[in-house]
Amino acid sequence: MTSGPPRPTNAELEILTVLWERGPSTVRDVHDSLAAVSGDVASRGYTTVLKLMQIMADKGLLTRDESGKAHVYEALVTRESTRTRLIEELAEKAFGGSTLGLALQALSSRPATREEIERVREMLRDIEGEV
Amino acid sequence: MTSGPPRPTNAELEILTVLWERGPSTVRDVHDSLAAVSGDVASRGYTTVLKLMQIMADKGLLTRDESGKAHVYEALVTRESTRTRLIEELAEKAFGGSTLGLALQALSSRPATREEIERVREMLRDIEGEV
DNA sequence: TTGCATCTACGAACCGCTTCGTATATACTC
DNA sequence: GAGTATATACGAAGCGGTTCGTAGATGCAA
Repeated sequence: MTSGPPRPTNAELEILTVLWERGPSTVRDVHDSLAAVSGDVASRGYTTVLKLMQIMADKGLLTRDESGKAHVYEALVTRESTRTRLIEELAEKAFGGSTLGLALQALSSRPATREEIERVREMLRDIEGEV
Repeated sequence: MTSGPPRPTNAELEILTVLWERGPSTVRDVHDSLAAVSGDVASRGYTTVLKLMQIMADKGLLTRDESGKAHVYEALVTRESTRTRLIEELAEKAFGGSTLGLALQALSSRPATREEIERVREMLRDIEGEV
């Protein structure tokens, strides 16, 4: 019955991305980072970010250190596990559960450079070693 | 500014999947297919499916033939284009826009068989020919 | 024609996600 | 202490997606 941490929503994913890159941060830090990256246009209000992060803490996506005046939040889920989760979800919804099918489509649906193709080959060799 | 057809929501994607597999269908057909696949548990009501398909027609995801009593709906978007669109959206949200990164993660986040790996290699050769 | 089955149409409610206004606490400075 | 800046907390509203109740149209059979 291992339900695990809930799947992050879009806004939550943006916040997680900031925390993954910055490490433990205050709401102010996250808010400013989001505003910077979106070029100030359509950026969220401070209390919006605060509320989202509080909800995320309730959900188990973040922890927070309340020792200082400004609470410091940290991601409880890793980037890898979240990416895997999202991929599996999309595979389930649109590829009949096949992550391989998803990977093939992702590879074929875009122009690729020789260098990128070589990277995929390397990855295949790594995977092959584990089979 | 090519906005194209809107991204399908979850419920819409389920309906599209039925239409992709069955071809042009009535609301009754789609509803029954959905009920069958979900084993009757948690299946949608008839009017719910109807409303969804009406909305989808308004959005440009479906067309409908109103000549008979029961309207016949058909998907206006292809499975391929929809899959590509969803992949690009996920890549944008969670992989910094890199569909290659998404593909690599999809490949590495699951056990793969030698046969599957070989399929990916073939795909890479095809892609390489186009570069 | 009457009654029944099946269809479309429409509006409202609900729910989760998101946003914001506002109240309140706390620290710092003059 | 008064004033200012910045923090958390909370409630409510907005919105899109989804669901359903119900009304009204249409076809068919007795």
